[in-house]
Order: sequence, then structure tokens, then C-alpha cells
Amino acid sequence: MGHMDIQTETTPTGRKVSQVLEGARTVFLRDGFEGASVDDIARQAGVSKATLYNYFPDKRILFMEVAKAECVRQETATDEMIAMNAAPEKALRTAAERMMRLFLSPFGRNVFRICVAESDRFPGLGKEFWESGPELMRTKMIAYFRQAIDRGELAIDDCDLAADQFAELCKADLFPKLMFGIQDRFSDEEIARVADGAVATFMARYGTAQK
Amino acid sequence: MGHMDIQTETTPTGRKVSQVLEGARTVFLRDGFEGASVDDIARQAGVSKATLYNYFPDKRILFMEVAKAECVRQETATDEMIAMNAAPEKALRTAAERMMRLFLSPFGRNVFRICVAESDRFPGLGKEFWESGPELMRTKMIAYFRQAIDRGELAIDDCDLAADQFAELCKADLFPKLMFGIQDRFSDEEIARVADGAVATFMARYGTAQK
DNA sequence: AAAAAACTAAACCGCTCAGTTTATATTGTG
DNA sequence: CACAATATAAACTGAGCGGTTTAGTTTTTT
Repeated sequence: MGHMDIQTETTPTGRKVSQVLEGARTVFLRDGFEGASVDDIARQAGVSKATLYNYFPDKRILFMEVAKAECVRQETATDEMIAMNAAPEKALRTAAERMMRLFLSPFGRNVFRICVAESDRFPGLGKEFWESGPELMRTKMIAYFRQAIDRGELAIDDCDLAADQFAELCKADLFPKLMFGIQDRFSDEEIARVADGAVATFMARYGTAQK
Repeated sequence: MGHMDIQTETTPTGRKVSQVLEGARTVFLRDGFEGASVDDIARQAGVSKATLYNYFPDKRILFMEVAKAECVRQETATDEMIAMNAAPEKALRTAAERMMRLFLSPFGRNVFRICVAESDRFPGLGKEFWESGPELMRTKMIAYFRQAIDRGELAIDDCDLAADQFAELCKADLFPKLMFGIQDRFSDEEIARVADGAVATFMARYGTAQK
């Protein structure tokens, strides 16, 4: 052994291990599971194939390790997305833009693609991503709704549906275009248009102010 | 030659050819492009591999042929989705349910998956699917909006955005769950809840009736 | 400096798969 | 019936890939 491995972890750690994970992340997100070759990953990581296999006994395990790491990355990304005490228009508008920037980013796009493409080769993968991303955001939104309802700023019967609707409204136009490969770069104006529209539509339905 | 091939088509026709296309469709939609093996397709089609290669000189060409056929299938599926003369609540409610049943069906799901997964192996593929499906539907919706606006039943500034929002509202909750592999069968109640919600939210924003 | 541990390049194994070939059988036509 | 076109099964080729092995080099520890 090196010098001291205090943690008898299931997941290995160390400088080379990080290199491998970093390289694997790059290649898996770019090429998917089948599309990624282990030789590619090793090259990208600047590590020999033997070393890679020394730490991760097979490709699937390496993939799941990367996926696990991406989940926590997502979790931190959804942190602080909504200002719980702000008024709805302001809070929702900010949340809309942040959500959009996340799932329109190369990161969000690739994560989604991987989930869609590999979710039946890795059952439970999609669910884990969903729980550490969209589902988490949804929970936060609902918590916000409840507060705003108490303050008399919103009137919502089905909070779950409202949260899902808001999230979907933020995907209008741009998300399909991204997924179908029609467009992959979006201007601030395009984002603003959709975000404004999402908030306006949402508030028309659930706001308490007169029309 | 057989007896007479009047059409010097780019695309071959004939009984065996149809068998091949049918088998290819089944296997490609199930397994994706890489996941599908040509032997599988030949077996599924009840045709020898040599015959298959006689008509379609390589796997990519066969795939694109299947894709082309799926596009026209989609086009016919989006036909008659919206009753142009009905009042908004009624017309939209019907359209919502029809759209949902389409993209929640195994067909819609698989088409979407293929697009997402293969759209950079086949540039332009996603665009073609989009144009013969979502985009077509969008055009129809906008045409309906214009009529309803003329009748004073709707008030919409940005019809493009409104159409996209409506489509997205129809995806609330269910579509992400489908894509992430969390759920793949949806009850009438689940569909009704989302469809009703979509119409209600849309009308709250764009309807002309008082609140 | 010596011993032990970690790392590397490269060859290799077994397998799958796209695409071809061959030799044979089936089908349709004059 | 005979002939030509079409189809078939099965074997084969060549390439790529996951994973292993080997033999040697670098790094770390004592």
C-alpha cells in the first residue's frame, strides 16, 4: 500500500483515480456509454489502461462512478436557485433563468442525453439523475409556493402540477430545439423571451393580483 | 430485372423490401442505431442478410430510409389533431390529449429517444423529425390561434411562444418521468389531470373571458 | 541506496459486428 | 421444361473493443 489508506471506501481515491474519473466524465458525456472506448478514456485521462482497470474493474463500474459524481454536481447546481423570500414575479423570474441556463448548458444537455440513451442499459440511472436534479428543484419550488400562498401572493390548488408546469414552461421552444440538434447556442434575448413568457403565463394562472 | 420497374427510384420497392423496412423499423426503434445488429434486422424481417444488403448497401442507408418513413408516419399522426372551428377550451383540450397520447406512446417515445441519441451521428436527422412532427403541429396550432383571435376568443401577442408553451404544458410531469425511465405507462386519470391543467393555465393567460 | 509499490506501453485474447462471398435452392417467365 | 433472376444459409474477412498479461520503468518508502 502507498502509505495510508484510512478510508476503506468502496470508491477508490487518489491522484490517478481523479484523473481517470475526469477523463471518463469527458468521454462518457461526449460519446455515451457504448460510444466511449476505454482506450479513449485512458488516453484522455493521461493514464495507462492497466492503471484504469486496476481501480475500476470494468467499464460499467467506471460509468456508474461518473454518474454518481454527476448527481452530486447537479445537486450543488440546483442549490440557491430560488430566493425563498422574494415576491413571486421576482423569485420566479430569477429561478426561470437559472433553470434554463442549467439545462441549456452543455452539462445539462449531455446529462439528459445520457439518461435518455442509457436508461434501459442502466435501470435506475435515470431515476437517480432525476432525483438529484429535477425532483430536487421541484421540491424547492413547492416549498416556495407554500410560503407564497401563506403570504397571499399565490393561489394554487395542485402544487405538484404547478411546479411541473413552471419547469416545462421554461423549456418552451429552446429545449426541443436543443434536443433535436437544431440549435445549440442561445442568446440572452432568446432566454429572456422564454423566461418572461414562463413567468407571465404562470402568474396569469396562479397569481392573486387582478388581471 | 423482375418484370418492369417503371420507377427508376432512389428508394427500392417490392415485397422483400417492405419486409426489410418493417423489420428494420422494429429493431432500430427498439435498440437504436448502434444497438441494432444487421443480423437481428434480417432475422426480424424474415429475410437473408444477403438480400438485405442487395437492397440497402449499408446500415446507415437503411437507417435513414426507416427514418424517412417514420417522418411521414408522424405527419399523418399530427393530422386532424386540432378542430379548427371549435371554441378554445374544447379544441385545446382535445388537442392536448391527442398530443399527449402521441408522445407518450411507445412510438413517440422511441422516435424521441432515437433523435436524441443519434442526432450527431446523423446530422439533420433531428431536424427532419422535428419538422415533420412538432413543427408541423406548431404551425397548425398557430393557424388555430389566429382564427380564434379573429373571433375574439383568444388574445395572444406572441403566437409562436404561445404554441410552444402549450406544447410544453402538455408534457408536464409525465414526459420527464417517461424520459428518465421512471414510469412508462400512464392512466387516463394522469393524462386528464395534465391535459386539464394545461388548458386551464393556457386559458388563464391567453383567454379573453373574465377571471 | 535498496526494496516495494505504482505505473506504463504494447502485445495479446476472445468476441461481436458490418459487410462479402460461395454454393445451393426457390421462384417466376417464355 | 428450361432458363434466368432472386433468395438463402453459412462461412468468412477485417476491424474495433473490453479486458488481461507481460516485461520493463518510475515513484515512493524505509
